[in-house]
Amino acid sequence: MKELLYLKDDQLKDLIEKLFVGYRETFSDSKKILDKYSIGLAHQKVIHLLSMYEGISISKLLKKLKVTKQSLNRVLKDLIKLEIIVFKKDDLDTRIKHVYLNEKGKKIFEEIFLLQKKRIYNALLDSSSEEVINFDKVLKKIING
Amino acid sequence: MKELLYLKDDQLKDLIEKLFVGYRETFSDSKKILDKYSIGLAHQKVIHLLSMYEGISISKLLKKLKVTKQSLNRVLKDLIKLEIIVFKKDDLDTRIKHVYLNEKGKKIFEEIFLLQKKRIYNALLDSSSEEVINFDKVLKKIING
DNA sequence: TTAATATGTCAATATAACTTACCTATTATG
DNA sequence: CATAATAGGTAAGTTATATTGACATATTAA
Repeated sequence: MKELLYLKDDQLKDLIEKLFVGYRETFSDSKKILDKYSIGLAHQKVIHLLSMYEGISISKLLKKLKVTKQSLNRVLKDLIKLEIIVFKKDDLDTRIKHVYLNEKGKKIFEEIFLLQKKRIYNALLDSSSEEVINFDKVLKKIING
Repeated sequence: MKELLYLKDDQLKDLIEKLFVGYRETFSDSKKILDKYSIGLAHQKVIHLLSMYEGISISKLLKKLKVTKQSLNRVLKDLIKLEIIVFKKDDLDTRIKHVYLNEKGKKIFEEIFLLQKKRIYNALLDSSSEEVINFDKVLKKIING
């Protein structure tokens, strides 16, 4: 945008609203499945991260989620009750706990993800690869800003 | 993306995580100002919409926020106590209430927005106008999907 | 030996939302 | 005109998610 003299507030406001709506819709499409297993948005996010980062440690989960460990622990306890996660101590540093989805957990994730990804999938399918690359680029810049 | 054979789940997962992080960071940058006025994220969202859609009706606010009116009313009552919003009945249909930020409200919004927009502003400034246009395009498709 | 790290837990509180139910005005429609 | 639909409000209770602060244990690093 260097070639533009200035960015108008209206455009920024509009993008901020869209970021909110895009997030909200993307994370509500799978609500029916979450209800089926009596879990919520917080659980969905943890399951999502566990599927992306298999064996992630508790502290790394906390950093990604930006919540307190008390908050994360509530969610993890629910997932243990649901019998969908397992822990494994680190071989070298036994303080560290690695968290994994077990087979049941992976199946539940797929159920959730099947609904959740549709929205993104269709949007990308309807876009050129350049548009997708640029979308990703700008989103990255927003995150790292 | 029609030219690609398929979209990989890993890419979709990554985008979903980024959408979450982008939203969260964008709506947490202004936390200090919100604390100053003892309000929260819900209030910020309402103030944001009021600044975008001056005189928006209650029902349209509800549709944009996708919350119940009980939930919205709690927020509006806080904003009334803060003395930053005013209502005006519709001239033709007096059932309809239009909501506005008053001068104090507009100033508080600007305080919030000044912090909040930095992240987006810098990201866009660091991007080409084409990248920005494509970002907006794909985000729109995600929303309307 | 001591400090730092990784994790867990108790208790209390806050925020934002929900459900269910019922209410008043006002406007639209048969 | 009678009735239905719409716009908005409210009360009570509940749930989901998160917080703060304090404290505890085990392990590793300095």
